[in-house]
Amino acid sequence: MADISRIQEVITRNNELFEELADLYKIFADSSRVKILVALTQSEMCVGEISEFLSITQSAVSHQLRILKTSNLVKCRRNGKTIIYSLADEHIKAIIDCGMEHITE
Amino acid sequence: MADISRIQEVITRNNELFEELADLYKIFADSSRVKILVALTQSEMCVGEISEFLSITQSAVSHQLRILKTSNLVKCRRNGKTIIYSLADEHIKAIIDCGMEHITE
DNA sequence: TGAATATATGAACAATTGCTCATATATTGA
DNA sequence: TCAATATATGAGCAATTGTTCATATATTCA
Repeated sequence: MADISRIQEVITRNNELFEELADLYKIFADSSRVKILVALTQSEMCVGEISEFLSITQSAVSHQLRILKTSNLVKCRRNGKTIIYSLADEHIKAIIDCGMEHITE
Repeated sequence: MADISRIQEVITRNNELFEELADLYKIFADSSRVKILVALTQSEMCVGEISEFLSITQSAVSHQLRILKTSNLVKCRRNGKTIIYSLADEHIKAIIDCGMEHITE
């Protein structure tokens, strides 16, 4: 039997950390964003290319990319008229793989 | 330069898998549920104990536990008047650790 | 059996969210 | 400079969600 009140205290003390953790998962909690992130694990892509394989408008993709950029999951660079998006760091693939492992167990 | 259209095809073909993946993350995308899951990585607990350290009612905890149970993330057993919840499998801790690593990088 | 305790459930509501539509901004090339 | 192309942004809306309140169900013990 573990010391429940000690566990409760740890959770309470690190409250903000878990809020932040939930916020991170919130970003992965939408299938459009997941598909964008999965695609970007394979290659960088411009908005139009992403728009193509998701059945949503260019505007919707832009909105989602903004969310991903604001939370530092993707970065982008301009190349002429197009803007090319790529993953911001390596953790993202790890998080996806981790969830995938649970699904396909 | 990677073959974008091949990537797009893979995403489209496995569409349902990514919907399922997003649904998994949806469960982690709420701070109450995250705190419950984190607490349960340390020890099994009854509803009242969980209610104690989250600043939400017993009813809200029950509702969240039902979501966690329906998605097979927790299991429970009755012990007299109380019902004791625990994690359903080991993947859950892995998923939390994975997200945590990103936060605390 | 009936009161007390623990948990679950349903309705209702406010808040959040992801999309579309219309439009703005930025870049290129004629 | 102006049309064409690519992307971003803001308003508005329907759908989803997490909570509370009231109440139902289940178990124990006197």
